[in-house]
Order: sequence, then structure tokens, then C-alpha cells
Amino acid sequence: MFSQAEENYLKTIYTLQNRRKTVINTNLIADKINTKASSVTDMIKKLSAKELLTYKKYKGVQLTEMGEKIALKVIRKHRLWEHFLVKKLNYSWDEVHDIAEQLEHIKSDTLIDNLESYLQFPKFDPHGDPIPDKDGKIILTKTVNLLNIKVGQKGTLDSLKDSSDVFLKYLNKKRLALRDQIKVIDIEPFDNSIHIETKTHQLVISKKVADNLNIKILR
Amino acid sequence: MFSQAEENYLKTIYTLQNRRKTVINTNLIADKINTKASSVTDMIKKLSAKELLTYKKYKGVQLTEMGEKIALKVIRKHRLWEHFLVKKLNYSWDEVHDIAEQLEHIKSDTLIDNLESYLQFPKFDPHGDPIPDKDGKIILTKTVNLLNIKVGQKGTLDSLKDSSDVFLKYLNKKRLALRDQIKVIDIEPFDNSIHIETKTHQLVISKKVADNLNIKILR
DNA sequence: AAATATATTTAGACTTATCTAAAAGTTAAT
DNA sequence: ATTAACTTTTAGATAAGTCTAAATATATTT
Ligand SMILES: [Mn+2]
Ligand SMILES: [Mn+2]
Ligand SMILES: [Mn+2]
Ligand SMILES: [Mn+2]
Repeated sequence: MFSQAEENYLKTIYTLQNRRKTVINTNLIADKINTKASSVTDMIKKLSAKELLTYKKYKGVQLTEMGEKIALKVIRKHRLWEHFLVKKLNYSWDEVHDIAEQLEHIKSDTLIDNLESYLQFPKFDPHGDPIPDKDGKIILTKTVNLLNIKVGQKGTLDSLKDSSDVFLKYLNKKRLALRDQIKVIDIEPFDNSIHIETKTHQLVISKKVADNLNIKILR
Repeated sequence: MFSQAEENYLKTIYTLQNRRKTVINTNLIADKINTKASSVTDMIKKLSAKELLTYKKYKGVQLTEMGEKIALKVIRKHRLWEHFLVKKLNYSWDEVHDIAEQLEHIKSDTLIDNLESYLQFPKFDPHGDPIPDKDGKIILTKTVNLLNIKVGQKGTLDSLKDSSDVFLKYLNKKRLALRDQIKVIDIEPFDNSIHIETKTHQLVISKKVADNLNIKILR
């Protein structure tokens, strides 16, 4: 069994590894996990001793197969609980993350599989992120950053790079939801803002917002 | 906010206070919580400083109103989660306690009330224990220990003194469930064993077993 | 190749919760 | 009133996880 702290480190490292393709170093982890570099050093040593990751200084960490397996288990739990909170307890997608951060650490050999079955094996969480199955297999959808879409192209909103509640609330306000169809109408060269159109309305989004929207291209 | 350890002490003290009417002293708590008397001393000091309980040595502890309120909140969470696990995830009553021990510490201002509403405001947990409402109010059912029931009297199995999985599995094996009708057929003077009859079968139970069954008398 | 900027580790401290072993206090028994 | 039994507290350690400040190592720039 692993402590909550250990699980959080593994999960964070996995996510960093898959989101950014850069080197995952001490400071980056410290930043994401909201702690200090010295604390990360300590934990890296511990996880390395347990062979959950390898570490070369200045070259960053790399999860071992075992480390990745554990990370995926925690992510699976997190996302299934988020799904539960939204679908069964009527939370909205911007309210569930902090509760799932706690629920993901509940220890039981059977709980999460029973929950999954109760939820009828959902494949994605409320933020469009894929839910790893029992064996850690994960569906990868081919998506493109909205920043890289040309004028006239169409797609559907598949998932988000940033799932912070601030961003989610922004999307609520702008009436943008997962699976909405989005068409790029115009790109403003001055500030890279993007004029888009959904099935119901049009709006202009900033470069920063566009960068956080992953689009599945329709052809 | 209170730590898991603090919550567990408060919950345990509350339960001891309501089950046994004796003095709740350091050793008794240590025993229940599976720790050492010296650790209990430390925690008692801490909880006393926070005015969650009062303590006079050799006279035991007493929860303050605030302490009792928190204890009831934890118990409410524990029992609602147990209900969820049995009713929604199809666990049996002997499997849920350890998971609920963890779930009862999840922090959220809304989670447990939403869960309660989703479960349609159950009044009792899978072991027959009453679920405190939002305000900490708790239904008290008048029950009698099966040991105190005379030959010929009838009642229904209302709740259990001991809800350990060993005892629950014993009840499964003997086909005794909550709300079953039970009639006392005979009491053996030699060892106080009791011959009982349900709607479906007859059996003999030991004094120890009878002592753990709370019966609601039928008249 | 130095100098400077970054990244990383160490040293030492702190907090929470635990433990063992010993000391001290209270109650009960003779 | 002593003694014995039990309860409680203290003292000192330990473990996990965190922190700050200082030291050290590596990378980048000049
Ligand atoms: Mn989340
Ligand atoms: Mn999510
Ligand atoms: Mn229980
Ligand atoms: Mn119960």
C-alpha cells in the first residue's frame, strides 16, 4: 500500500509526463504539487528506492512500469468518482475535482470496480478525460489544439488541457460544453484571438483559452 | 477542520458513551481505538484544549455539545456511506464497515447531504443503526436485549450491539436478518442458551449471541 | 574558461500521531 | 494504614511529511 502523498506524487508525475513532453524535474513537480523542491527531493528518493521511478538529476524523473500502473489506478479512481458525483449526485463539472482528490485515495480491492459497474462503465470523466480500465488501458482520442485549427475548419470540443474550476466556470459562462460543435470563423492576427461559432451562438475567445481546448476534427 | 485521528476519537467516545453507561476512561478508549493509553492521554489533552470534551482523571471523559455535534457528523457520514455501499454497489452488510471507516472522513460541505438526498433519506444503516439527520437528530427505537425476553414473547430483530464482520457472518449463516420476527421458545437454565423461532426456521443461540441482538417487542 | 543563473541536495527544524518504559497518582484490599 | 492493583502521565524515540536557509552541482552565457 502507498500513502496519499506517494499516490499524489505518482499521479502528478504521470500527468506531467503525458501532458508536457518536456523533462519532469524537481521544480516542476514542486510547482504542480504545491510544495518545495526539497520536499520533492525527499519523496523522489523514496519512490526511487521503491522502484516506482528512475531519476537522473537535471534529467528529470521517469515512472517505471510499476509506477505508471499505480498512477493509472489513482487516475482511474479520480475520474470514476468525478463521474459519479456529476451523474448521480448532480454536481456540475466545476465542483467535483476537490472531492475526487480525496475519494481517489480510498483503499479497497473491490470498491472502484463495483463503482465502475454501477456507473455502467463510463469511458470518459466529466472533463472529457478518458477513464483507464481495470488493467490501466486508456482510450487515446486524436485531438488538435484549437490554436492549430484553420479558418473554416470544424470540430467538436473533446477535452480540456486545464480543468481548473476557474476555467470550467468560464466555459459555463460562455456556454461551451464538451462535444459542442465548433467552427473557426476568423483568426485575428493582432492578438491571435479566435472568432468561433457553435450550433447556437458565436463568440471570440483569447489565445490562452483556445490553447486549453482540445478539438476532435470533423471531416 | 479536524484530523482523521481527532474524528475517530470523538466518534469512538460518543459510541462508548451511548453504548456502555459506564465511565469512559483512558484505557477504555485506548482499547476501542486500538492504541496505547499514553497516546490517548495526548489526544485527550488536545481535544480538551479545543473544548470538544471535558476530562477529570479517573472519572473519564465527557463530550461537550460541540464534540458531540462533530461525532454525530462523522457517524452520519459513516452510516450513509454504508447504506450507499449496500444499496447501490451491492455489498453485503458484513463488507462495508472498513470502507465506510475511510469514506466518513471525506471533507465537503455538500457531499453528504447530496448523498443523503440521492439515497432518499434513509433512516437506518445496514446494521439497523439510526442515521443522524443534517442537524444531528437521531431516531431512538425502544429495544430490549434478547437476553431479557421471556419464553413465549415475540419481537423483531431491530439492531445489533456488535456489528463486527465475524458476528454479521454468523448471522448470515444462521439466516437471521434485520426485521426478522423472532419468538423465544425456550431458555436453557444450564448455559442460558436460547431456543428461538423465526418465520422460517428454529435455532438455538448462545447467551453471547443473544446479548448482541436488540429486539423490538411485538405486542 | 569564467561568471552567472538554475537546479538540486543537505542540514536542521517542526508537526502530528504514534510507541515503550518508567514514574507517579488513585483506588481498593487486607 | 499499608500494601497491592490499577490508571494515568511523563519522558524520550520514531516515522512521515513538510519547511527554510544554506551549500553544492550543473548548465548557460559571456
Ligand atoms: Mn479532477
Ligand atoms: Mn477530471
Ligand atoms: Mn460501520
Ligand atoms: Mn453500521
